[in-house]
Amino acid sequence: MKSIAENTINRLIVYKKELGRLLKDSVSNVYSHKLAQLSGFPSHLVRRDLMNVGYYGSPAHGYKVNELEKCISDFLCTPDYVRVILIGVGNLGRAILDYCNQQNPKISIIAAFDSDKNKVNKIYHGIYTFHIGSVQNYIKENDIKVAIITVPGSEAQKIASEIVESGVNGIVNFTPVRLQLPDDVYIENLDMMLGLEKVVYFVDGG
Amino acid sequence: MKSIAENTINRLIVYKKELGRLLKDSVSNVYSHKLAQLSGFPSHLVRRDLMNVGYYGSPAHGYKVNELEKCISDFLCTPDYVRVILIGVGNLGRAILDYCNQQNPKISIIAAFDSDKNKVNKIYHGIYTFHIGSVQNYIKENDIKVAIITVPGSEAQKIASEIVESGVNGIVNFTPVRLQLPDDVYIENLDMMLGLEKVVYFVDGG
DNA sequence: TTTGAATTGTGAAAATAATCACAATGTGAA
DNA sequence: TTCACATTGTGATTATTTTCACAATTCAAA
Repeated sequence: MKSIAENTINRLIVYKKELGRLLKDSVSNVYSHKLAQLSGFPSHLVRRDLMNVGYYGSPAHGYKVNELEKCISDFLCTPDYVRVILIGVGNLGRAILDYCNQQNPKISIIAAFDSDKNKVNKIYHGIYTFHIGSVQNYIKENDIKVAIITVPGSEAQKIASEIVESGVNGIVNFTPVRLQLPDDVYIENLDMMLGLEKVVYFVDGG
Repeated sequence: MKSIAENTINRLIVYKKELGRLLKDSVSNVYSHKLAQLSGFPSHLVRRDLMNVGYYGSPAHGYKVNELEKCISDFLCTPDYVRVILIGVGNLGRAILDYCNQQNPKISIIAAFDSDKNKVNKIYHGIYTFHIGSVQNYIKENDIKVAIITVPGSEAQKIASEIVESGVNGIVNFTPVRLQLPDDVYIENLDMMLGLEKVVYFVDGG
């Protein structure tokens, strides 16, 4: 498998989403310039990226929206169906439950976990909440590979270590803690404060 | 102002946070290797980054935690106090209100806005919620430059255009919509689904 | 059929970022 | 004082990413 830059992956995911939207609007063809405008990246970068995934358009009609969408999806090898769990059903966790399952039919949050007894056995946005104590068994029995962590920072490292031990090797980490985990675990840190600080930097400083 | 790569800024923000934590633990000195381990970046990159901000440690004692923290803060020129508003008081908006104001004393969310009359005039996590109709005036009167958008995707573009027109030039966009705005507006897109898709890619695809 | 306009695909160049390797520095022990 | 050690700071190198520039392609219209 040829190695593709992380930035390229980011952009492909954005293209894919925009293509999905075009598809919904029954747009059948799109030019690199249009895709560039929609995604916010320059058009030559769009073309370069599409080269990487191996899709070829035509100079006359640009790219076929449905084919390209399919092609990027295949490339990202979003498999038929990925099952994900969410740990920590606070405000943020519930927001994610609400949001995620309406966005991508191929990636589903299939269970939630929390330590609060008032939340356990409840259903939030269609997802059943189990007690955190059962998470390791759940991961093993259902062969879960990806988890979203939205617990308080103080608990993040402990839980992360446990789920990795049980077989998880991809984590979306919404806590402000930098998790210390084996190198083969892919961690995507989505600390919201970081995004805000960056904006403040580029607005005031730069 | 010399131009610093966005990636460097990202890392600096992470260092700053880890330094803050060390400071709390009364650690007075830190070596690049330690900072590397905490932040997850290689140590030579840490040293290179610190070169960029112009802080110099000593081979014997590494870096002084308090000085370095101060130096990075100054470099990021997080000014004395930045006032930010949040638009859209749903699950996600409330989670952010809860989370942000306890993280960085120099950046505060000072007001929230929503169109739902049941939320207007309420206080969530200490922040007063105004009706969305008043947001343009509020921005002008209080000279707001940065906003967090957590409204439904369908409303995002309209609101973004309005607030930019009123003077905002930095946006943290939590909606899945790619906002079309003038080039001088800095936009940080934090689409949560994107993070999840990325993890799925790197876990399953390789 | 030929021309013209728009767009793609891509080699090559430029710009940017990350890594390496090591001299310089300071410290503590002998 | 001298030596050994660990660490910093940085020039040089390597690798990666982005941009440029233009030939090749396709179609519609004359």
